[in-house]
Amino acid sequence: MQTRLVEYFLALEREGHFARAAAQCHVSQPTLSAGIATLEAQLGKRLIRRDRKYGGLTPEGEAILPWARQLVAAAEALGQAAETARGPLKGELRLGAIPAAMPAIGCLATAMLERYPGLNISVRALTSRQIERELAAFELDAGLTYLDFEPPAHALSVPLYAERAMLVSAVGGVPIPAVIDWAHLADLPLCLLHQGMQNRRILDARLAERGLALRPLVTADSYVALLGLVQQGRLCSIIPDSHAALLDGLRWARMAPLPDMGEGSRVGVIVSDSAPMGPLAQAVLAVARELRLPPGFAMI
Amino acid sequence: MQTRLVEYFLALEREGHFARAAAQCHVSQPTLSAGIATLEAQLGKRLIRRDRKYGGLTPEGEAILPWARQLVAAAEALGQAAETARGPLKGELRLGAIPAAMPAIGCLATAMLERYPGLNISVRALTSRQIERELAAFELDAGLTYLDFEPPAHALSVPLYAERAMLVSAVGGVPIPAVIDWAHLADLPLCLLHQGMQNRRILDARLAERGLALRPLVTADSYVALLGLVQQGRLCSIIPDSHAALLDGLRWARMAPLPDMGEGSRVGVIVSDSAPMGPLAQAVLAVARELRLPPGFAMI
DNA sequence: TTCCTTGATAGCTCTGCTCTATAAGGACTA
DNA sequence: TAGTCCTTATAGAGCAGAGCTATCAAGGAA
Repeated sequence: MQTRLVEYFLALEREGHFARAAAQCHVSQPTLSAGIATLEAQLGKRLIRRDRKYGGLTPEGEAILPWARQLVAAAEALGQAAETARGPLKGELRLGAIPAAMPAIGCLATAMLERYPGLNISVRALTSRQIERELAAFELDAGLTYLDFEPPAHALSVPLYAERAMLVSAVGGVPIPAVIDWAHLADLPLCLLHQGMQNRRILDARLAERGLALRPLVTADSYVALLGLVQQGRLCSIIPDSHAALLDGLRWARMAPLPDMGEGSRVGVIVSDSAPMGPLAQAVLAVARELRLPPGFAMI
Repeated sequence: MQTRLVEYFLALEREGHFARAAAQCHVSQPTLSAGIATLEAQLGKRLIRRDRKYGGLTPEGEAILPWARQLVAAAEALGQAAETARGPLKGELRLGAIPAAMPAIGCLATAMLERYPGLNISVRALTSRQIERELAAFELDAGLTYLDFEPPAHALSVPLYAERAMLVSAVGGVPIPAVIDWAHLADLPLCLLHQGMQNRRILDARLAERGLALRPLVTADSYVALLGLVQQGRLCSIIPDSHAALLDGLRWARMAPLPDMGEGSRVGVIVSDSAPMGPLAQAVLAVARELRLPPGFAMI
């Protein structure tokens, strides 16, 4: 069994296209074609449906997919483990983070770089579900996400901070009451994340517990968009305090913490719990455990 | 990365001898030597200490060992998954069982054979620790062991039956009291398993809770040896009721159940919990869940 | 029809895994 | 000390197969 051929298979599954998959593997298209054919011959089953065009995986292809991923991940980890048995960590660390946790990724990545100078880090913004899926598919080494809402299975975690929601408005714009009451929120002209997004779902769930529902005038898919809206002065918004920390000292913005919403917004690092743990995952967990976040992040 | 080379490495680690490892891999000794050299070159590290003789693994070799095992296991599972995506399960199912559970292995193996006629089954008697270790090293597909005493981590289990201890004696030999009291046991001329063996440890622990200690006249390492001793008439012994069921109808033996020792002697099937689960492990769990043991095994 | 996209095929090169045969370093024995 | 055995490394030949470029075949779109 050649790991290379399995990589071809995985690339083809990702790309759904022979030529593009070949490019991703840095080989020619005929080489990838032949590789897939060889793999199919070795396993004695057709893995890819195709007649003039890529047509998805066969049931057999679907069946071996998780094992193919594990095989390639193990091969990569084997190389990592050999390289780093002694001496510094090297290679690429693939991090995924939910948008709400993006401000904290800076601390984590910086700490990793400081501790392991040989490292390259790649950060991607993902939904919590994507993080879970890619961790399981070994396409991510660690994730930064909520630990308590829909927590992923088969994962080890280290909590980093507790997120609190902040009400933010523009100076001279929508006035923010001195003491914010839950009932107040429904009356404010709000812009929020789209309903499908996890941060919004959490906020809605919290309010639903109190029999309230928000009806934002505008919804968007990023905090930057929300801040842009707030800056105009007609709307206010609710954003995580981690983002608020980024805006510290901003002239045009005013913000105030929402009343405590109780437990359950812990944000932390998670890695896949598949035994044995790779050196990268171990390193991330170790660094996360010692990480001291700057003021602005509520400690746990 | 060639799976073959990693298999050479694992074989060498098992055998501690180049020529024997080569034989186990069905290749010549120089081939295995060259294979190890190639692997070391590819990883850029020396994996095996050697100067004229095999001298164990280097730290780097130790570091990659778990990943090497995972790699080979994934490769094998990939083949399995492809072969059995549809159609019957094939190949070798490697089962391990503690001696006390050996009588039940017959039911499990038979049920597996009935359900999956293409299967070959290999059964080995192991200690509970060996089962745990070999499951983690992917050298065993499933184990039959105690679920409650020192339960292995990273394992999924299906309970099969609850074990009870039986006092056994020869007809005309040591008389067995009609009602067995705990205190009686210490006075009987007993032969038992060695102190290190898990079944014995459990029995001792149970008695220690009641402030009692057994002082057997003879200790042995197998139930067959114990039965041979009991048959002579001078001694009696304590064996699991699962073994007693095997002796059902035996002319020379008499047996009586010990007073209930409470919970905690559940015996069941365990498989490694590493995601994703192999088709063999899935099949064993499924069969174990539906398995109906014959009378003589206490249901749970 | 003609063109374009997409995957398969042909023919070649070249790496590298495999074998047999043999060398070389230690350990043990006479 | 010389001989013998055991163990691993080396050398050279053979061959499988993974890679490339160039080209073909089958659909779909203009």
